[in-house]
Amino acid sequence: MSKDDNVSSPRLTKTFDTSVFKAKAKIQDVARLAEVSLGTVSAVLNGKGRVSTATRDRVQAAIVQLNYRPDLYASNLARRNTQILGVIVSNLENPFFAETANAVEIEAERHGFQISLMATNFSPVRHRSSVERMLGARIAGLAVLTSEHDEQSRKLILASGIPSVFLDYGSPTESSATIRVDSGGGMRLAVEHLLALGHRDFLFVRNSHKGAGPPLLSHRLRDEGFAAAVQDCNVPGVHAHAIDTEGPGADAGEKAIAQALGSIRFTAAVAVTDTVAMGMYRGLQARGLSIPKDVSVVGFDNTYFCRFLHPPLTTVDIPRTELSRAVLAALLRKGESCEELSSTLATSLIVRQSTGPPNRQSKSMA
Amino acid sequence: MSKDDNVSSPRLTKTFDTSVFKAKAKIQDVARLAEVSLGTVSAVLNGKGRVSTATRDRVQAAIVQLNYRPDLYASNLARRNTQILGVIVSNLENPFFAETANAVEIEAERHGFQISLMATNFSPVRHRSSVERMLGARIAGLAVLTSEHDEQSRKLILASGIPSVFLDYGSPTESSATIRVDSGGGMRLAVEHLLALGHRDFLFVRNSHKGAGPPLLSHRLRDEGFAAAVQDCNVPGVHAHAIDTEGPGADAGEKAIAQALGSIRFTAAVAVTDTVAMGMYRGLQARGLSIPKDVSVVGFDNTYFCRFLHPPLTTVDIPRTELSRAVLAALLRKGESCEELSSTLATSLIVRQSTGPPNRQSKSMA
DNA sequence: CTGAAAGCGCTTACAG
DNA sequence: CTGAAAGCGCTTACAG
Repeated sequence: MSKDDNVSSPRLTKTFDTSVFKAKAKIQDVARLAEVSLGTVSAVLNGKGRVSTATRDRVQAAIVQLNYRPDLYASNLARRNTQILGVIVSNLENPFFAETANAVEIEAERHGFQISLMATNFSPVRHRSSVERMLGARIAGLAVLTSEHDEQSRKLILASGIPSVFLDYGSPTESSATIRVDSGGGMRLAVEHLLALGHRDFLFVRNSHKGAGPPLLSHRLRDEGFAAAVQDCNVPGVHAHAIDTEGPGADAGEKAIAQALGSIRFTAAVAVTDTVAMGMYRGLQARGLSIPKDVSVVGFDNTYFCRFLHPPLTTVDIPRTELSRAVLAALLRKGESCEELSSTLATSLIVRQSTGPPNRQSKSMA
Repeated sequence: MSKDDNVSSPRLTKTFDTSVFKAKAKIQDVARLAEVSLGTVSAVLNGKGRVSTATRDRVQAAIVQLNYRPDLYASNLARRNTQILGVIVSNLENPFFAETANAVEIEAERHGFQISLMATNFSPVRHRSSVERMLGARIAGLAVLTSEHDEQSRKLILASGIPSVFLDYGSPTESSATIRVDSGGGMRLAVEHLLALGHRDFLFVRNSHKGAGPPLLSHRLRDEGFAAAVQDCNVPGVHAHAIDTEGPGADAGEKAIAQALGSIRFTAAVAVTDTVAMGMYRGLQARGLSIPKDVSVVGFDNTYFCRFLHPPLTTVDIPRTELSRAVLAALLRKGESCEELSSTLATSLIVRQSTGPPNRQSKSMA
């Protein structure tokens, strides 16, 4: 490069005024300004190869001066891979998913990965298109942390061969791990807690989403867990009813109570999620019933708002941190097999003030 | 193309078994299988140009057979633009942001755009890096719908020249619009409602996030709106105190009540957000105080859970649908100037059961 | 430690 | 209506 080159071109001179300079600087511009080759700029950008300190400084100065930012599409195309992990959840408005997505993002950041987040809103169509978009985006790994699942989508993911992890769905394959939550165990703890308090008449409330296809997998697991716990308890005189209502969680919970009161005999109500439980609170309290005096209520998920309900909600906790760690481990996969990376997370019962001994005179009794 | 070409190569034959075929099909493969050129495949992919029905069908069949999905990075690089809108919010765990992001996504989908969503968690550092990532991703437009703001980041966005929209921050420029929410008006409605009920002693509760830098802009607007409403009301004997606590909304609200009770005289409490109000519920109810008998409570945002609290929360509504429409209009910008695309959204008061006449004997009075 | 060249998988004029 | 060619902005061997 001749010495004449350090006379800046008119174009480069303009870059000092970023408010006027619109055209994005590219790696060429940086190389020219720093008087090095493309490869060298790329090396300092990616921290690879040996570059002398002096050169590095010059390049960095040029980057700052030009306000240069590598083009995501060009670099990912050239690199043939990304540092992006895909995360698909059902519904960001549900605190459980928001909290989980957040935990995964923080965990991913620790490993130098970014997150691309999509929500299906429980729609099978959006579930499918989310998967397709993720696959087209050449993500480094994909976590499907949804309540609903789709065998077709799973096939696409497995066929792509990228590392993937499913929540409560499928079995480990060569490229895919499955993290399970011990919903059954959690339900068992809830039922045992209520039995110990003296309850014998149970209501289980589950909700479904319109247009969401088959019942949500996570809900089915909880449903079955509840039924099994009641069945196995070996306590005489136990009765349980299940009710299924449609709509967003809280609305469904309220509706379920309206339906159940007067027709079903219960002193304890178990909800499939905290949000459903919140709606049940409303249904009960709007009718002058007291929790836990008239009805004990148990939720599921231990979302942040449980502590702030009145009374604070007894619920089953899903360990967020362990979950996000397990997801990252499965996606980043350092040597272990998917078999080894699959696991079942233990749940625990958080007892707060929404559960207490039954009141046989309760107005809730049919 | 010679007729011999319809003898599939061994590679193409394997593609029938997607569970074994790992290498991603590329546009070349589709062209070869359909016996057309690259350009033709691209044309049917993007719905551009005229392609005969027969050819189109052949191409489509090949796409299905090969399970072909265009590479996002290659196509965006070649296209020189994306169909992706960036959305930055503060915190997905806050229902207001989750609901807003959702509304924007649905609106964007209607216009054929996808959303890339990032959360700052109120951290100035993450705010900045989110902006940089978005800019590197060549998004078609950027919506900054955060509570916190950063002048440096705004400069970067303006310098990039991409269409952008800010919530409650800055003034319209050539490339950037500003959507405002009439927080002051909402606060005025809340105060007038409480005054009409007979309240004279007010508490205002605001929260801040640790490590979040300066007070959140939206909170300041609400704060000032409250102060102005009280100041301007022309009712004698009105007193108002403001309290600022740190932490996530609900925790902060609970803490604020603990601090205020016994030291501040109030019969009505106004929260900067619904989440803070939820914490105040807990603070009051845990101490045996009744809402609204002892204290009336008003929230802000009208998030979905307000209806399910006990009692249902009176709150200020921010029109989500109008907000998401305004955001999309500003980003997609069909001819209008940013000046025209900037607006102030009216708020309204949703009166529920958390507000009522004051009780002069209340235990909440210091 | 540095530079020139090939290639990532598409899209888009352009010429037919 | 279709094909061949250039180019998007990077990264990565490769040769020096």
